[in-house]
Amino acid sequence: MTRPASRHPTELELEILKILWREGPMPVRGVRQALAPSRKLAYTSVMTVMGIMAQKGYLRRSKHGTHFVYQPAITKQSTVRGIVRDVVDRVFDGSAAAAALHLVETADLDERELRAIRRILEQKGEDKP
Amino acid sequence: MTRPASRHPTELELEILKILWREGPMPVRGVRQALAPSRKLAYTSVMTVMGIMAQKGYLRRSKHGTHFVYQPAITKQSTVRGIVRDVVDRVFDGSAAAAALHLVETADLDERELRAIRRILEQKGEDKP
DNA sequence: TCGTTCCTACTAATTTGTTAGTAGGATACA
DNA sequence: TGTATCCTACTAACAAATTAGTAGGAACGA
Repeated sequence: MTRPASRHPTELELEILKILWREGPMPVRGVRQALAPSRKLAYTSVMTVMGIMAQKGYLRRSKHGTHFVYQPAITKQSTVRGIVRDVVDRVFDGSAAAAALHLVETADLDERELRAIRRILEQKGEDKP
Repeated sequence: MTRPASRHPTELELEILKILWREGPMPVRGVRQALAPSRKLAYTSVMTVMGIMAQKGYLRRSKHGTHFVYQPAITKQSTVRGIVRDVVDRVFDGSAAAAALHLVETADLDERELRAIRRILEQKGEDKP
């Protein structure tokens, strides 16, 4: 009857997760600083969001002296996979092939990138002859 | 200071757009029927959403006798491109190549799909030797 | 013509997501 | 020891998103 919670981290939540994946466990202050170049938020705003993320199970936190240190409770791999699968389902009716095609057709890829993708395709082809 | 509107059609809005892209202009009743197998909504709920979509510029509507007929005002191409670009930016830091790699690595593609992607890659390679 | 049906417009309830303020405890330094 | 600083917890505000109800008009059939 009402609005369901997002199945994946929201935009700001993903920003915060990326910071913690990249730079390791950190207190709110550190996350706020890392966020600052692209997004100037009040300290309490960042704290609120990170508190919600801990509730949702995205983060774990432990007391260090006077303040909390936060760390990711979910992996980058599983998170990215979840988000991508969701888009593939919603936009490409579940066809990962259609999504991949769209990307290589639309994107402006250079030679090095094209080779990397071909290499993976070869491996995939060998897996199941 | 507050939550900004989504830059792309929301989940339900995308469902509705996909129906109209696939089946052509339609009144609310038709959209509701097409939606029904996966999502049972009150007539007024569908109407509310489609009214909002018209306000947002996603749909156009014209009076046919007593009721309105709705049609997409944005193309499938541009919509899909926008959604995909957004995910590529947010999740893969703007690298379409990383996104494509992720897809072919993660997805379970069959021989036919692999060939289709290789073919596109060949064409891409030829474009810029 | 009168009731039933169907459609629209308007209103509303409720949760999520985003941003921030206030109160109060702990800490550190002069 | 007192005062300024820093951190947390709690509260709040508000738009967006989702779902639906009510009122009222048009139309159609008996």
